[in-house]
Amino acid sequence: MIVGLPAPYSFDLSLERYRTFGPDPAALWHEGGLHRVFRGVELRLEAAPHGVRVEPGDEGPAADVPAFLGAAFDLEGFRALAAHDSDLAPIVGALVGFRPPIVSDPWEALVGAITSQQVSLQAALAIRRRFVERFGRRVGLAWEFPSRERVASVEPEELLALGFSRRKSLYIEGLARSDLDLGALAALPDDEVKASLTALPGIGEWTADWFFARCLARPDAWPAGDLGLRKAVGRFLFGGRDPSVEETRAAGVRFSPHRNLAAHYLLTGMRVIEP
DNA sequence: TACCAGGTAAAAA
DNA sequence: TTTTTACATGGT
Repeated sequence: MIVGLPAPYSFDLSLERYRTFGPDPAALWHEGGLHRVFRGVELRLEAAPHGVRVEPGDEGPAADVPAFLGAAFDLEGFRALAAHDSDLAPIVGALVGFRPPIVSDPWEALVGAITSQQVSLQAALAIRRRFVERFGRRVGLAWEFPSRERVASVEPEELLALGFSRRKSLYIEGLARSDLDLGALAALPDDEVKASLTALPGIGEWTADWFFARCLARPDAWPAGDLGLRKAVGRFLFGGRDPSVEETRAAGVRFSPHRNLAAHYLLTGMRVIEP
């Protein structure tokens, strides 16, 4: 089956992060397509006219694909805003059809964010690989991300052995064993989501902000504390000088109400656009 | 070798 | 209350 997306749409640009950062067993690039497990079934996504081809196209698992592909984003509205912004316009012009992918599963999104705290993306991915292949389940070429239930029965020492810090091992165990209904967060307003998440050990403002941006696809999320976003804002908006967190926060105001897409375009521009 | 990298919370001041 | 420090790994 084909998942249609509004034009312009670029499959290669949209899923660029899964090629650039090296093999991720839970989102595996293979021979021009992306293999990922949805509801226990491996699907292959590949470019198709006006959208993305999904095989096998059974209705159940494939129903989650539009959300993964960021179908909820108002790309048209963002492009209209960016067209009148001298800093954003060239980035959007270079990334025509980019629509950020979304990790809809809140458990996977939060564990992924904790994994990425403080360390380089390369180091985080290496640890993530070991974690997925240790506690996940192989389905075809790809791996299903380890379930919350499985991880809840793991000892923190087993996570430590995979390369997580002692602290992060406790954070992940705490999250797995907490009684917070992660699936219910999507229906709550921002302040309640943030309060629920930051009440958990190991989830601070940065992690909550990326949860808004990459999991809930909240249109105006803007992780001003993120080092990568700060460097991107430094390059594209501050002429090469890295801004402070507060300067980064202030710089995002003019992109409202599309700050999430602005952040994604800036970050992808850092990787894709030649200096 | 030492230092930095998509932070966080606990200790110290 | 604000500032400093420890943390595990991968790359340079």
